[in-house]
Amino acid sequence: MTQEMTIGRDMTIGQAAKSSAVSAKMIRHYESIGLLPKAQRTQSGYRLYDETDVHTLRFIQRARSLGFPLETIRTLLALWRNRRRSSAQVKELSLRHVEELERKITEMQAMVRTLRHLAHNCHGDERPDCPILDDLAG
Amino acid sequence: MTQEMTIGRDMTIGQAAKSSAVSAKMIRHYESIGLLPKAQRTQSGYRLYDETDVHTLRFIQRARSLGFPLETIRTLLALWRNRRRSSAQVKELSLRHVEELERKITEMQAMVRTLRHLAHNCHGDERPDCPILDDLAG
DNA sequence: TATGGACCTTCCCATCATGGGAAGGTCAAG
DNA sequence: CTTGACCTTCCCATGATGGGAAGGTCCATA
Repeated sequence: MTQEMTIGRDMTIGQAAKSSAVSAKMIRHYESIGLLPKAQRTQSGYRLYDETDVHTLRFIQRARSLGFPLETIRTLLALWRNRRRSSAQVKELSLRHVEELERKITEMQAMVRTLRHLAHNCHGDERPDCPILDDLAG
Repeated sequence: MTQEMTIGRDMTIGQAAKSSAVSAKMIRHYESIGLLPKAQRTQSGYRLYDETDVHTLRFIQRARSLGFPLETIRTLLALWRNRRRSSAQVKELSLRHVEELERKITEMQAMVRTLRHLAHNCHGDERPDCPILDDLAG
């Protein structure tokens, strides 16, 4: 590559993707929705990333792995960068997310309970009689 | 058998929606993807539904409320209509769905555990120090 | 120096289930 | 005949992600 691309720790999107465990596709997407600042470009148009960018990408990756939606991550990133943030705000966001997760968990557990119960009463043989279908049919 | 069984009380899509708890929008969608047969039409083009259609809609609604994806519901409907089905097939589908639900539940529970732990160690006051952000930042 | 392959670019489309809304037609009651 | 509630089709949006096409760039090697 040209010199400008080997100066310092700049790397291409593919290298940033490997370093952050965020796909190149997603990195471009995050930039397009303003979650990431617009990347530097080489003269030929290739995006360039430095260690700071990769740090941000890892932050996003970790937040995603905890289930935070991108809009919440946008706020978390702003708080992260804001030295005058209050930890109360971060905690508040996190606990609201936990509540949402628990709501979904409870919902799915109810489904599992019902289905396990129905399946338990289903012979599961070659005959057509089936309490599961009976339930669905009302 | 009798004519009376096929000359039922036809209703418009709005009435079928109310009777089945499936929105008119979704009824049209289900028809468009072939989950429902094409509805009868009045001369002016209005869709018409009878009790059999509503029964099918309620089946779909109930299956959705148990989290089954539409493609699985397509299969469930075929089994429901097939008098020579084996209950084993229905049970199999159901238990595979249960496994998928439990996989997601487990995943979300891990998120909750991590987040609760981090939040527990976060003061949640006006100061900026925050273990949650520290974790996200790696 | 030419070529090939690995990388990059943008753009469009698909997923999954659902809803919003526009533009326009139909129907029944007043 | 008007009005309002209902219906039609069509397009777009959600949220996070991926696939893939068409075409440009970079660099090592023959």
